Amino acid sequence: MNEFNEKQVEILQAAEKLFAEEGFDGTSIRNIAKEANVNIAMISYYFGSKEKLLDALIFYRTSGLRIELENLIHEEISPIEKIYRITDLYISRMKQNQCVYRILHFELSIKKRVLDLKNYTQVKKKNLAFLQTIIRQGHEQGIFRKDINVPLIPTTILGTYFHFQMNRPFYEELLDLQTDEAFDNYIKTDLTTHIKQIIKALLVHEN
Amino acid sequence: MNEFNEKQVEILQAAEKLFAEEGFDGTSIRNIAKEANVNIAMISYYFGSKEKLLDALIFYRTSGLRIELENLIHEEISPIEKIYRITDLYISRMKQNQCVYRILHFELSIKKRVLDLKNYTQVKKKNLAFLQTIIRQGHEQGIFRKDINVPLIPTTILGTYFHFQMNRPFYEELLDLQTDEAFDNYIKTDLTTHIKQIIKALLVHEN
DNA sequence: GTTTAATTTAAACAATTGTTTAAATTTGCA
DNA sequence: TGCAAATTTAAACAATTGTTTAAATTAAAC
Repeated sequence: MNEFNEKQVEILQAAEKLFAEEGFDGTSIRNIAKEANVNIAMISYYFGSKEKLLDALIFYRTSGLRIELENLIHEEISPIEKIYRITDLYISRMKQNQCVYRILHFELSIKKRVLDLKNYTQVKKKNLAFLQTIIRQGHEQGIFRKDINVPLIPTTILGTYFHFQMNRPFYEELLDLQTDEAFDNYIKTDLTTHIKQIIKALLVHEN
Repeated sequence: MNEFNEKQVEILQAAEKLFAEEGFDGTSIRNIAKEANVNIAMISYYFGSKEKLLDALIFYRTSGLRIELENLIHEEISPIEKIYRITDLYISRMKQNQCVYRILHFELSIKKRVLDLKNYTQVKKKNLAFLQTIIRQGHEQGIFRKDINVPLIPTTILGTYFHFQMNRPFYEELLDLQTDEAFDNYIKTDLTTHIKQIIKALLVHEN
């Protein structure tokens, strides 16, 4: 269940686009088939059902993050630099895969949907363990605070980023970010600075 | 279009529950009618359509926040205390109306839905202006930093809170918060502390 | 008590939903 | 080339969707 052929990938990409734009329930398999230029029956043929297509999509898009994290572990930079790198990694990945994360964000909170999230949950847990390791390094070097609530750090990073993306129309008007370029640039500069400032304040001693 | 009669309120409450649980597209008007113990035709009769029912629900639930904010303006407490009070106000209101905010959060980001959000947007803008006033007070008293990105402060407060709520199943397991009571208590204590710590760090001088 | 308006009902509407079927076509392999 | 497997197709399936209709019931006004 690892690799997908060309046709399957086309279907996955079409589904990703439409699920993100219209929601899972708001998207029909006829729309997906049209977008991917395949017959409706191909979706059942390759994925079994619409729900299993969603599971496959989540697997397809969230499997990559783990590898990027592994690479970061072995780099020889200071703990605070590593944290900053994780922040950048988070933000760039969320941006790159914003469709599937938007879908995840919503479908996770829907009671009636039972998603296959083993992979996604595992990535999140590995990431927390990784964070814990870095923070311990910071403790040993005496530069990090002792009273750090580790699980809430990704909560704030992702939450701030998501909330900004989710309320895009509001911030577009408020901050005069009408073009895609201006909006993305604000994320890369102001929003990223804001988040890093928070992370530093939560981790490092005040004086 | 201000007041709703008993039957209308029953329909709104049923819709709120189901929209939050199953999503807007995942909920049928037959389910809403069943939940509210009314005939299906009553929804069109009172609200015109399913979409207009959603508009009415958002209006019904978001109109109250403005008044609570007005009250806070005239209290005689320090700027940082006011900010803390706003944080508490945000969190308690999000908790109290978590259904409609969950709906909003999702429907806002759906392209095909065109919601009537004038009221909601106005509340958010008033709130930002209010925040700006308080921060100016803090500047005059010399206790606040000069380089504060005001619009991103509510982003972080709401984003952190939302992300925690949205990923409830994950945090339930991770932090051993299986009961409603334990989960709510964690929000009231640890999560609120976490957010206030962030806000303080963003506003107040480091030394 | 009669009449008018507001509410509530069951039934029907056409359109769309996800999935399956069985036949047609293409592909890969001997 | 011939055969078997994989792919693709159009058609049909029953179920559900949001909305409307026109009749029935209730409430209010005179």
